[in-house]
Amino acid sequence: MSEEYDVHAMQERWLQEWDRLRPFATDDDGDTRPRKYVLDMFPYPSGDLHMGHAESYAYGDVLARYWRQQGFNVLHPIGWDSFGLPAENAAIRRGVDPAGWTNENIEQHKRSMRRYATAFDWDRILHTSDPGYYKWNQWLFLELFKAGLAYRKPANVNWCPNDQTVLANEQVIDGHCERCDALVEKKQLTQWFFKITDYADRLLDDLNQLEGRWPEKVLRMQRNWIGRSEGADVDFAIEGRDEPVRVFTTRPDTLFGVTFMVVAPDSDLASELVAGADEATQAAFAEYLQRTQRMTDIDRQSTEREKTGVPLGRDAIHPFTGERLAIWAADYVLADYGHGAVMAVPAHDQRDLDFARAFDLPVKVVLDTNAPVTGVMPMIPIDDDGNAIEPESYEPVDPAVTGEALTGSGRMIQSGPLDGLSKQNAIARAIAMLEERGIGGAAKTYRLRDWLISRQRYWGTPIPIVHTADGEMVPVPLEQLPVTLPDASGLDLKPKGSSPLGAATEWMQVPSPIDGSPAQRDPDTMDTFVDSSWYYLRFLSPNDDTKAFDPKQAERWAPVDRYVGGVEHAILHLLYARFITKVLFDLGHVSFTEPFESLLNQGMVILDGAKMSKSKGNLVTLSEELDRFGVDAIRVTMSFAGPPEDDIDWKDVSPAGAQKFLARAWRLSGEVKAPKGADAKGGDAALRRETHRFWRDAPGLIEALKFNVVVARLMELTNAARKAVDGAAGAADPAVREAVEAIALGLSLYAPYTAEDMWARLGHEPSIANAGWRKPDATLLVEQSTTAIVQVNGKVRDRVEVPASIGADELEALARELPGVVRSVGDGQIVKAIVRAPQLVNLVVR
RNA sequence: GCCUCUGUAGCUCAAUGGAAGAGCAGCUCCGUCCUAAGGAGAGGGUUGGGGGUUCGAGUCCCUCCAGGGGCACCA
Repeated sequence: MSEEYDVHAMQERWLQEWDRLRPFATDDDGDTRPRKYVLDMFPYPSGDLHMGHAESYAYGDVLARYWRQQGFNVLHPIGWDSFGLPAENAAIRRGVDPAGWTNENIEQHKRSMRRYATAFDWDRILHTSDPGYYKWNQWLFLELFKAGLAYRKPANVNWCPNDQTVLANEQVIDGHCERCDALVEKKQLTQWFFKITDYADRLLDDLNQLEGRWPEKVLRMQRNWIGRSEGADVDFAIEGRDEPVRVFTTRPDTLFGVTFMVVAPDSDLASELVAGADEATQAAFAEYLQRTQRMTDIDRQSTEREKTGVPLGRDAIHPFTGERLAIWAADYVLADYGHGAVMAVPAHDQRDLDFARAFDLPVKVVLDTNAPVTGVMPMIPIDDDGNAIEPESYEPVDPAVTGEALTGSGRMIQSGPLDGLSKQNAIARAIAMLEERGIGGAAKTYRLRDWLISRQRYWGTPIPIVHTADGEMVPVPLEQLPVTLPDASGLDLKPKGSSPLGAATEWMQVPSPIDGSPAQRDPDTMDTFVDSSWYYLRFLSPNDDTKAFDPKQAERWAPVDRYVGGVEHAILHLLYARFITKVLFDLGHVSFTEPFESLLNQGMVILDGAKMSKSKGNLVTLSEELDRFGVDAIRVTMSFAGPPEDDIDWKDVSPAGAQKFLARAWRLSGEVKAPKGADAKGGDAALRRETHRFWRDAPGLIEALKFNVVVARLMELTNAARKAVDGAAGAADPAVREAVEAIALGLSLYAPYTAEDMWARLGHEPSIANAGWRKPDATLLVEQSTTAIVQVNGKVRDRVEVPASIGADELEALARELPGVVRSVGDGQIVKAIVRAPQLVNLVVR
């Protein structure tokens, strides 16, 4: 037999066939099959596909092809997230048109994806820089604007000095720009925001619905990011000021331990409070404020740093004791969290204690953490005889001396009405007291800030707002959308701190939609994360130019059943998409509140333990691997490397091994002698059992995302089929055909070319992608007899072949007679027998 | 520092509390003028360490060790 497994020839042949057959076009409305929406995160089209894409698309494809084989109508679309900086930077560096550059890259991507045999519906592609797409992005903006969820305000924002544009909080990683790693600065600018904080509670609480279907890690990251904390607001009267100052605290129980107050130096409040102070105080404050503003967030947030601050020369009044509390400004208090001011309880908060010790401020202990706490929620600690335990009976500790704040629980002391209460009870009591007096109450606050969506760059969706001469902001009417980008050719795209669109004078001037008077466009473009926050809906009717998406189609297909992509989007994209989905729900456009039912985060492809990067020179180039081993071997290698969420070290895997396996499987398809449709009954029983075990187990394994285990099972089945062909059964045994067809159908998820070719060699019509998986024959799966193991004191001493239906008593009697058992029991007494028929007997001997 | 997840053969992973297994790699043999493809076979384990619960622990509990991830002046 001179036949050779030539994957490249197969690729040539079947790629053309598939172009003709279009096996992955999604069927139309009349289709009554159950539906699945499998979505891969759409890529940014810069350069060609790389190893990471290959991994991610291999997994998405396994799922899409699996559901198709299970008889589902599968929607598996692809598009491009094609706005953003790389196109703009290429334009600046090489003078090319961003649109042309982007389109060329998209074409390259498309060719590569087709070659990679991804099962996408090629009639549904989209890209976000297409006016037909961003028109609806503008519609979305206006929906939020009209709902009061999009607004403009001056704010102290993150500024990337390299990209010369603002960044959302989510795009700042450890104080650096997520894109270019430059140190992020703070700048006071007027910007557009989406009011995501209005949705903080829902974004947090709805994560519970996703439990078990999203990776635990992502849920945790989102919870951290939203960062809800519950406590109380407290108003402190200020000497010589009408308005009180409100603070947020998670520890209202320690209210009587407040010994001073701290406000953020960069808050308006600080400047106002210091205004009446003497000259020296004002000068010191001014100097301190300047120092704070020069600092980056990363310096400011370092926990290692010594505490710094200046007094403001003003006092607050303790609402319950009437004590005077000095007010300080210190940079460990942040202007944009809570109310930008804290009540300092140095005895029970480490940060406050560090500050108090640095400036020799008083420390007052109000919660005795040494007090023994007995029973459930004790009001007063008691000893075994029911007598109250006096404070003298245990050692007092002074945080001012030890430098360690007392953060544990215990019972309240020196706290007037709270004395004797446990921490939990004191929190509740303190909140009640605040409410009675009308000076505060229970409150929540969040780490999440509003989403800054305007960008001072060219290659993005123009914000569809017109500014009239008298400063009004008017939405561009729907029928005038899209507001298309002006031609880039006349514009200087170099980052300079203001949007390049501002220089497109003709484009900027528009008549006001209200009265036609001269007005100006908004020169900013949108964060590209707006584009990707709803694209999953656009796929449902990508070519509809009358609406963003069709609610009927959304009803049919959405939400996405399985979303596949990298964990780097754990917060940004996924949080924004969840937010926008909830907004669309509230506005009546969709009937669900979560966009992605379940999420698969694939790991990274690394090399020798390190992230691959061009600069490190440890790059594995996808196209070279594909040329060497073929598409199928690379896809199998990716799938077989381990669980999809783990990283793949290319050093540890063997595309050559995958290729060998595929060749072995493929050769079998040429050796099968039994005719197509032959009844496998009466064929080799052992092989048939193996085949039907595969059909029994494979669906559960795929749905549990254990793609690698399924590949291992296909390898086993291939080995079993080979044995049968070479052994007693022979190539003419119909069980061999049954097994080889199972291998081909199993491989159709992983190795589309090889599987299609095997299918043809087995005499079937293309495409195997729609051939359908088989059901296991239950009668082949039940074992007639089984080997029971017999243990003595938990150690295996003998084994015996028994009918699968054997009863417990019979098995025990049999077990007691076995020679290995008799020998091992010896003179001992059998005191107990544990019988799990038909597999096991354990005799306990003393 | 705090919170989490994971430690099973050289590698990647399996094993409703009931016999520690598979695939790959490696090794030996067959085959071949040579090389490779191909075929056959055997080996490989303190389930990270220690303690506990149990008739029985890779699996449950405690503790230590190692690695990964997240958070880290958020009041």
